[in-house]
Parts: sequence; C-alpha cells; structure tokens
Amino acid sequence: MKRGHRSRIRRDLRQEILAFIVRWYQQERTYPTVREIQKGLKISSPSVVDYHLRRLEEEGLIVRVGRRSRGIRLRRWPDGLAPEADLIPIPFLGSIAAGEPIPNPGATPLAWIRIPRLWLVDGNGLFALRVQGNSMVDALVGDGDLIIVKPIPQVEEGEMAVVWLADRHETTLKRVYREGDRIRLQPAHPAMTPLYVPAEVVHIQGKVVQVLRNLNGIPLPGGQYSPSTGREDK
Amino acid sequence: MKRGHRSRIRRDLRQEILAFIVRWYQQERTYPTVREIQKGLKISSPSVVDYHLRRLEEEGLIVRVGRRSRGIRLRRWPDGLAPEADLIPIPFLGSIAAGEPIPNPGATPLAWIRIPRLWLVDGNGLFALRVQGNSMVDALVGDGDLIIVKPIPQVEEGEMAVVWLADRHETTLKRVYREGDRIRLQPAHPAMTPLYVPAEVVHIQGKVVQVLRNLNGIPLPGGQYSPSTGREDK
DNA sequence: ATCTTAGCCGAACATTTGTTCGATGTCAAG
DNA sequence: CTTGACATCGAACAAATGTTCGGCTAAGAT
Repeated sequence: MKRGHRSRIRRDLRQEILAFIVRWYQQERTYPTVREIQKGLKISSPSVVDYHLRRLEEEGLIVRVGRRSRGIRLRRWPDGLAPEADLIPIPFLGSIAAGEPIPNPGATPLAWIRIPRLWLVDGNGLFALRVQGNSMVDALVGDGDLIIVKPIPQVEEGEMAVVWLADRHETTLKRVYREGDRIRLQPAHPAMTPLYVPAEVVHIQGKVVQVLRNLNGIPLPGGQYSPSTGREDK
Repeated sequence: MKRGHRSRIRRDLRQEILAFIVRWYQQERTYPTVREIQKGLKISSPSVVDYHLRRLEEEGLIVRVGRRSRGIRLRRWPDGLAPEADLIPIPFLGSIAAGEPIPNPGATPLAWIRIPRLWLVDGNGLFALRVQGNSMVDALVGDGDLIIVKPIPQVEEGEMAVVWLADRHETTLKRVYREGDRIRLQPAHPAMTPLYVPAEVVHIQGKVVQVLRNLNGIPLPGGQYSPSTGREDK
C-alpha cells in the first residue's frame, strides 16, 4: 500500500484488524500476535499494525495487555462470538421417574450438559435430569424433556419441585402444596390424582428452573470425558 | 522442591499442569505461557515445566505449536470446558403471535441467542422466535417459550410449523395437515378450533426443532452488539 | 556399594513478539 | 506554496517466551 494514503480506507484497515482478530479467535481459540495480524492482512510491517492498534486503543475499542504476547483484547465482540463465560457445565444425573431415586447432586454425573451462562441467573449447584412420564404435561413438561434443577430446601406454594419421599424411597416431580401437617403432591395432568403424604417424609431436592426440549430427539449432553477416566471428548 | 524427588507425586505435577492450563483458559480465554505455568504452580524454573510438557507431549496429552508463544494445546478437555465450537449464534427475530408477520430470517435480528453447537443437528439458517399465546399448550409449547425454527419449505403431516398466511398477512404456529386442496391448521389446545385455508395461501417458514423455557423469566438472548450499530455487548 | 534413571534446577541461549525510530509520501488546510 | 497530520515502511531494539545444557539429588535396581 502506498505510503501515507489518506482517504476513507484508512479507517477500514482498523475495521479489518478488528475483524481479523475476531476471525482468528473463532478459528484458533486464542488471540493473534501483531505479526500474525500483519501477515494475515498482508501488511508490510508490524509497526503499521502497532500504529493502528494504538489508535484503536485510544478509541476505546481494544485493550493492550502490557507487553505480553498475544496481548490484544477486544472490548466489544459481535453477537454470539465473545470468548467470555460462555458455557456452564451442569451435571446430568439421570432420569427422574417414579420409584427411582436420583443420585445426590455431588455424585458422579452420567454426563454433562453445557448451558450458556447468560441463561442462568445463578449457576451454582444446578443439576440436570431427564423427565420420564407425562405427569406434568399441564405444566408443559413432557416425557423426555431435560430439566435444569436448582437445589433448594423449600419451594413456594404450588411450585414444581423434585421431591424425595423417604418412606417410599422414590423421587418424583410434582407441584408442592402444604395442607396442615400433610403435603399434597399435585401432578399437572388431568387424569392423575394428587398424592398426600406426611410432611416429614418429604424432602425437597430442588425446583425446576429451566426446561429444554429438542424435537428431533434427546438433547445431547456435553462430551463425556472426565480427567479421571481419560476417555476422549467428542 | 528437593532436587531429584522421585515418587508418585511426579505424575501429579503433570496433572497439575494440565489442570492449570484448563483453569487459566477458563479464566483468561487464552493459553498460558511456560513461565505463567511456572509461576502459577510455584515451580522454580521454566525448564521444569518444559520437561513435563515434553513428557505430556510424548504421552499424547498435549500438542506443542512449534516455538510459538502460548503454544500448548490440550488434546482432551474436561467435560463442558473445551474451547472449540461452543456456541452458535442464532438470530432472534421477535415474537410469533397471530396477526403479526415475522421478518425474513435474513432480516436484521432483534438479538442473538447462543445455542450450544452440540444441541443442534444442523445449525444452518436456524432462527429463534418468542411464542405469544397458548394455542399450542397441548404440544407442550407455552406462552413466552423460545422456539428454535429450522427453515424448511415443507413439513411432515401433523408437524408443528411456523406458517405465513398470505391472504391474512399473518404468521401462526400450528400443526399442519393436508385435506384435499385445503390445509388444516390445527391448534394444540382443547378450546381452540382449527383453521381451514386454501393451500396456496400457506407458506411454511419452518418447523420447530427446539423449545427452551426458563421458569425464572424470559431466557436472555445473547448480547445485542452488532458491528454495524456499535452498541456495547452486555 | 555402585550404577542408572527420573526429576529438578539455574543459567544461558535462541527465537518470537512488542515496540520505537527516522524516513517517506499524500492530502487538506492555511 | 507551505505546513501539519495521518499513514506506511524498514530496520532495529527491548522484552517476552521457548528451549537447551550441565549439574545435582534421591531412589530403585543390581
């Protein structure tokens, strides 16, 4: 490029540099160096890139990380492309079906499902369960749905909760109502009757905070590799 | 650490290095240098780190990228933590409600929602819509749900589709049945009657492939920054 | 007791990467 | 026509980063 070319394309080179950084990051999952940008955009000298990076920094579009290698950080990313805080691994503990206990949230998960962080108000301690059965269809939760459960000891009246019944040794998904010293576990299904149990056998394990359904089949949990087993991530 | 310390902790240092790289990447969204690993694990010399990295490479657990800075790549990542191919940006085009057209999928989206790539069989051309109304509750799709739509020109008999009615200038979400030269658009709601329309006014815009519901409120679409508008990512 | 090997270490070197500098050219403003 | 600002450029330098080297120690094998 000719020296000192002053026209509106000068601003385009800065846009090209920003776009290059985004493309590089999407492909390599790391930041480029000044010389990688230079070569990628066919610029003769790294000092040209450095010049424009300093202008971009003055414009508040990037941040430089001292003299560190690959130390260029974008302050703004195009939608859906930012590297930060993207997915939270939630342990998938299995299916919830009447008569079967689910493991404690601290148990070794069967798999992990990765939820975008932006979808979660509070990502701590969540776990995932597959719903078996149709007892909650009137709450728009169906057989095969994946539910994300927030472990809490109590729910609001009428909230949908994962409940452990100590006397029956079973877990169930129901709406919870207190009636005197009994608990009414209410299905959301026209043909099913509620279950009345003494309050002391009811252990709330958590409430449903999210429902995920893939109409083409069961949503794939994340890859199943864990460091202790050494199996490969897919 | 004492020189030549030979015991089972030698293998643990390699595991520590791998774990450090994962932690560093989760936090910084870039790979660490040899000296950053050295300092982070309180090792006296970068050559110790280099020694173990060479062992890890021989074991097939990492790959080195020539003599490049930050050139250590893990071949396996713990579940849910791999940097690659995580989120697909899907354009959020607005709400689907009777009487209101939705924009063409190519239109400028109102926002973007980021879906884990693993959840999508085919990520091409998908778009997201917010459901308004309860006409499809018996298909377990309710008011406020976010649906992911795959643009296709035809659906199977009885599939749930986003349909544009040219004569009424409205979009609707219904199950689609062919009856002679008419189309029956069937709500999934006990109190609603189907709509019969001439086949030629029916334009299938896509079918629902995923339903996402956040019981705490409306799922947040991804950040709203786009390069052309310059607004800040949140 | 001796030898071998793994692991650690500090120092130094090689290469990569970030940055500076002086020179040059172009264009708009005065 | 002159001046100043902007952009480019090659060369060189400074700092960061990857890698090598020789040495030391401890533990296992012989």
